[in-house]
Amino acid sequence: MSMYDNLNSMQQEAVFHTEGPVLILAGAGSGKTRVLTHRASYLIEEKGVNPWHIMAITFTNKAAGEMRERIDSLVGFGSESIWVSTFHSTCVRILRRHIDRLGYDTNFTIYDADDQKILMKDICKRLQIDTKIYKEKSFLGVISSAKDELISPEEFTLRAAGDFAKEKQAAVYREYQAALRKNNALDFDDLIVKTVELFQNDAEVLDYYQERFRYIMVDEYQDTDTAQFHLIKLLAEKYRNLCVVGDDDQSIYKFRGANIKNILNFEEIYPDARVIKLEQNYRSTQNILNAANSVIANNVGRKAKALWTDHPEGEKINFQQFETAYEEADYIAADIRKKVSENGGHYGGCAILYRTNAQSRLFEEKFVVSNIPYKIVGGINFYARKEIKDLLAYLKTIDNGRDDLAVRRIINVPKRGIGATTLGRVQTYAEEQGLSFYQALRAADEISTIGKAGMKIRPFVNFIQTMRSKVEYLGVSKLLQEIIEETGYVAELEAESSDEAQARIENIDELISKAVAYEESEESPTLSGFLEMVALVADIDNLQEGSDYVVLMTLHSAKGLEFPNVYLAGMEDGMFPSYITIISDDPSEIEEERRLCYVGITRAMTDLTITCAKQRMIRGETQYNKVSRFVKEIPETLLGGMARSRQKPKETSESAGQSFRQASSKVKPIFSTRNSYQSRQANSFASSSTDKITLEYGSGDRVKHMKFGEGTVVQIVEGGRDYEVTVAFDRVGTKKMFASFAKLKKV
DNA sequence: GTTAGAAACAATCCT
DNA sequence: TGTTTCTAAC
Repeated sequence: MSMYDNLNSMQQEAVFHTEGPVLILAGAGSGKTRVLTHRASYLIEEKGVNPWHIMAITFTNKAAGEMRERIDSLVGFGSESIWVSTFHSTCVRILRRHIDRLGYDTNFTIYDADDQKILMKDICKRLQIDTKIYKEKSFLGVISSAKDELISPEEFTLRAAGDFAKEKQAAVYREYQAALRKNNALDFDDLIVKTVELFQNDAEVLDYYQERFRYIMVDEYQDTDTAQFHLIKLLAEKYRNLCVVGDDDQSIYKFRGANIKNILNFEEIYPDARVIKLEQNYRSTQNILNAANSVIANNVGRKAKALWTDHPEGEKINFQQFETAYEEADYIAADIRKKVSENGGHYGGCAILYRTNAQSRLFEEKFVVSNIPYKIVGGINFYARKEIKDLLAYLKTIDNGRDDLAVRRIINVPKRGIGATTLGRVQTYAEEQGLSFYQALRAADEISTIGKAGMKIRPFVNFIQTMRSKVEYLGVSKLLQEIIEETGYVAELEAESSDEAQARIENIDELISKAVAYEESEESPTLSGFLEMVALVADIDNLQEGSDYVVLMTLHSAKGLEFPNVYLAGMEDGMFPSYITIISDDPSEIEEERRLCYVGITRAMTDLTITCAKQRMIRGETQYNKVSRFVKEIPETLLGGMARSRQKPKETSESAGQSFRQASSKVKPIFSTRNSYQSRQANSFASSSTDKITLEYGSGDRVKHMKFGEGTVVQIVEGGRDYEVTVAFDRVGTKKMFASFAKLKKV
């Protein structure tokens, strides 16, 4: 019996049809990852294809990681040569090798949304645009959409002729792109755009990759935008062995440029395409699937599909309406508690899904006081926190001196007494001389206008230069630690001794850990490599399967995941579908929301609870909302719990109140629940915040460190729930470090 | 040049 | 409500 016997006939067809274009329409829970991984295996084992010629492309690192793991376990030999990665890391990898052909340096930096905004602000100032009337964000939005559509600044300018507002946007776009180039930086969209540009302009490079990727598989194809479509099209042009997998009913990324036509018109672009439908769902109960089907049936213009399952009917969908959003959170917390203790379930099987990130706050507060372990996905990215960005800016400056943004960010952090006036003068000088900002700083002595401020600049420049010379032999994590030492960044925070500062310090420790982990995981770690990884991770990538905590995230983040027990919270008209789509006169916007609802329902395997509140606070104002129209699209026969909803809230908020008293008398959460600086990963377990680490060593003891070797403990200082340990190492001198991170062993 | 406190303002969703 | 920008005082 072969491994392919476990697949159903449609899945088998998808696996065995290896040559030419293939479109796999894979309904929710129909086992598409299984198909893709088996297909890779089949190509290698049965068709004798060299794994080197196979590429699988996804949207998130998490999906790529999972696929890699599953392929590895299926394929006996050579699976590591298969190129499995995301669109963005694929492009970065290609650009790091060849972008010099487009006039960029191969050590370009990648700008995140924050960086883009700062840059745009600067440009608006330069072009004397009143940002009260034209917002930076709207320019960035326009530019991003243009890039998604592969519209260059030049073409945008041509198209804008005669339209005052568009001409202004065109000017901004041109200026923005020029600034990026000057800084040797690419924004997120550029990663795709520049790769396409490279392929279009350089036949040699294109041919190399076409030869390499003879078999291409694309996951979540309904999410591709026009630029990504062209990227794939170019790559697949020579061998035409392109297999795309997607589900038009799960297309939920129009706002970031996803073009649903890519999947709907696949057969027109590839007339010889084989179309295969996967319609058997292996995930959900009959009731859940019926609910999902009846909701999505209200959309027009879908590809015909009939999702079915041979699973039993299962429980009814539990629907509850509450007076307030607080009661909603109370109920869900109590219900999770009940399910976990009664049914022997575990927290890890529960997920709360909502439309907007802001909704996580109430649940977070509730879970902290109730001692329910949880993890929030999304919101502010770890790498977007101020303290992390500051330190990364140091690394970027050391790595790429042409990144003006990074230099300007840290030139006065910590305070060096260099203010706006001086910076303005340096800037002017840089422009006059055609230098980068950093080069101008190096030449500060030559700038007549800045006078004695040059004295303040020189130490900074010296510091960066010294660090540059040390990059090679220090490595990323030690470089980072030396920056922290030399600049006194952490020391300054320690002096502040507030909860917020403490949380920032913990984040910095986390960053060091990530640097160490990077160095350990990579064969030849480099500073650029680390910065690249950092730029491309999404919050969802850190979600570990099998962990025992409740997961909270937006419906968008939940795509591709499944949970036994799902709560869809805030199902109110105005929240979901969102206010903006309700007032929009484009009916397709509601359809996209409906698809999002479909995605949400189909995440559930056995238990689905839908909740809403009659009133909730939004930005300080109380809003009154009706039950979501999507709930009304579910046949009443599938719903349970509604009749009880009038008494139930009181009852549950009381029982939840009990657990609150219990918890609060015993445990005092270390973080203020309002503290947005907290590292969510670190403190997810409310209970763990009480565990103070115990040290097996004391002052004077001999200890051993993973990297630094042996040494003697000089001093131990208590700080929060951690200890700061000073150790005199035999080889590398005296170092200060946190006990929880350093993992010192007594010898 | 730096800081804190007041005022203004905002509208999803994300790699 | 939470965050960013402006203003005034040190």
